[in-house]
Amino acid sequence: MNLFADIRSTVITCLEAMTAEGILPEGLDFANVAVEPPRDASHGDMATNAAMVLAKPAKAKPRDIADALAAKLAADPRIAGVEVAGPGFLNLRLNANVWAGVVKAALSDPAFGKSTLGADKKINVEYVSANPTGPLHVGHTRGAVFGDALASLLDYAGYDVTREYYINDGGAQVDVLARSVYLRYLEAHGQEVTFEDGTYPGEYLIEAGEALKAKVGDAYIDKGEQYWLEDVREFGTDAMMQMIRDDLASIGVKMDVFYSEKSLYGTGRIEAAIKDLDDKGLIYRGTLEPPKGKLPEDWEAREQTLFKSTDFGDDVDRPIQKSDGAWTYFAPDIAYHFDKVTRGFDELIDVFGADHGGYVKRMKAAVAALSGNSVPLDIKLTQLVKLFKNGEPFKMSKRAGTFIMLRDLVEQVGSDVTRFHMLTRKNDAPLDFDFDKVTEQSKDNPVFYVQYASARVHSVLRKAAEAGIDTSDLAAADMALAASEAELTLAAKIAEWPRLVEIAAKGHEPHRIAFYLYDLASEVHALWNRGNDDVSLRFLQEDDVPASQAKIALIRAASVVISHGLGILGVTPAEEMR
RNA sequence: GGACCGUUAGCUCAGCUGGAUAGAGCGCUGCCCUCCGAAGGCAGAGGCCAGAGGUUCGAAUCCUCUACGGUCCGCCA
Repeated sequence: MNLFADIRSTVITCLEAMTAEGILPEGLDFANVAVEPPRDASHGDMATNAAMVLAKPAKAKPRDIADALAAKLAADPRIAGVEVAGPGFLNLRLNANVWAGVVKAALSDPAFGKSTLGADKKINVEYVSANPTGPLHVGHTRGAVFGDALASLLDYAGYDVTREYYINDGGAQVDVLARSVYLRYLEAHGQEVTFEDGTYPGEYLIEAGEALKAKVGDAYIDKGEQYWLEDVREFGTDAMMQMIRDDLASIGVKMDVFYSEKSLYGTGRIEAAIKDLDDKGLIYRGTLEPPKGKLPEDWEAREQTLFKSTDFGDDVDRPIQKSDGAWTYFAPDIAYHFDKVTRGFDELIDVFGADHGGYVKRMKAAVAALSGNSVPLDIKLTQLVKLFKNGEPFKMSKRAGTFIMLRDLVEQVGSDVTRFHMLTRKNDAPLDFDFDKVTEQSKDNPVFYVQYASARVHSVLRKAAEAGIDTSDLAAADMALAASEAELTLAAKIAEWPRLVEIAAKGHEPHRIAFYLYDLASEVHALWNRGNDDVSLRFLQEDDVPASQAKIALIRAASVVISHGLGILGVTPAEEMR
């Protein structure tokens, strides 16, 4: 149940009646009529802009429409009062029993907050997609957490979600990986090796080298690349992907599909995708203009095969074949997205690091061309994570061995803290991550603050049990016994949850969930604190079981919503603090 | 030279896609906490929403230009 949507449809019904009565002209568009929580509590529980939006097309004064609409709305049993305010806003006050209904719904309806917005549409969320050449580091972590929370959010909002990882196992970097594994293999056989430029010196390959030795013995020693490269490439890629899967699992990310770039080669899939574009007249041979400004030193004009991405908003056409006829990386990317389209997804989302910002336009152009503009592609960029220790910037250096890996984060601060904190910022804003502050148990730490609210509610439930108060059917409580202004404020915040889910899902912005949870937790704490001064606001009322049950029902509803929200973020709700 | 992202309180950031007097935390100032729910609570000060134009009943939000910061810029993956 979405209270705001319910009231909005009531407003629309009233407007339609006004049209029928001739108060409003025929054919008005009500799409922009909104029912929202007011910014200022003194403006009541909800506000609608209907009169102002419609004044111009209806050629009427906002006040006149507002007065007529107010009279109709006042007849609704849920609405306790209607006022015309400001330039023509209608402020609505709701009956207390409406809030009681919200609390009961949150307690008894497991789908409270879930939405049908997605209408079961198939949506593909591609994220992480790190090269299979090593373990995941901090930068990947943000993309992993963001993409995963976004996928969960869309699932909650009624989409049929597929979580997908694209394995870049088709390019030169996996050859580099193979040679590096080979060196570790020689090392495992007791040879002295040196890691020159163009190889990966990371120690994480030692294990792979030993595993290779265990598998093939000395078969590859003193042999040329042609004997072992292909096999070691596959062996190394598999080992790295296993490592990456373990990393992802440690932070609660589980993909539905791992899609191999290599599987596109030699199978005609790239050719098929390019042919689709060619059939649409979007492929041609040509020469690109040199880039403006600083000219690369070895620049020279060359004819190559180009995709006419400028037809779809890109700045220049993009090469899909090198001058020697080999595919550029862009060609398999096109084929991969073509495959997503042909698999029947209604919408696509790619989550990239900010350094890939330059590829957004060409990918969108490709998907628009391949799908005939029928499949929207949204690309979300995650900005850098700036690490701190004790407030001091922490510089990462591969050479000094201070490069922070995902597993370091999980070991030091845990999955829950990492995930929540990474979602306390918009994806396109840089994020500060302080190892010490994120684990601090204080009000200043949003992770702790939200968890503490959840724990407090469970603490009350435990105390209620000790006092012999039955809390097995809180939805049946008489909510009139928890209807003070302070208590209704919390109920109103709970009522915003379903609406917030839809806003966050529409915008592909999971951080809104984290901010909402903070606000909701804040209301829980505020109510708790008021119990210090005002005994009537305490959750456990001595010798008054029905009142206790009503008050517990209220905060229990809040904790249920916190659980739902944390679930979307992939964070385990706390039942007690330690 | 160009593209993309950003610019909101001293600091770190929200701002529900165009609504009412722009919010939160930290920091700051003041008050409260011997006990029954203080790993604190309440209140206050603090803003030309980077700047300038434009769109309209109405702009932090949309458009144009400018300034500053970040990312990126022919076959690299």
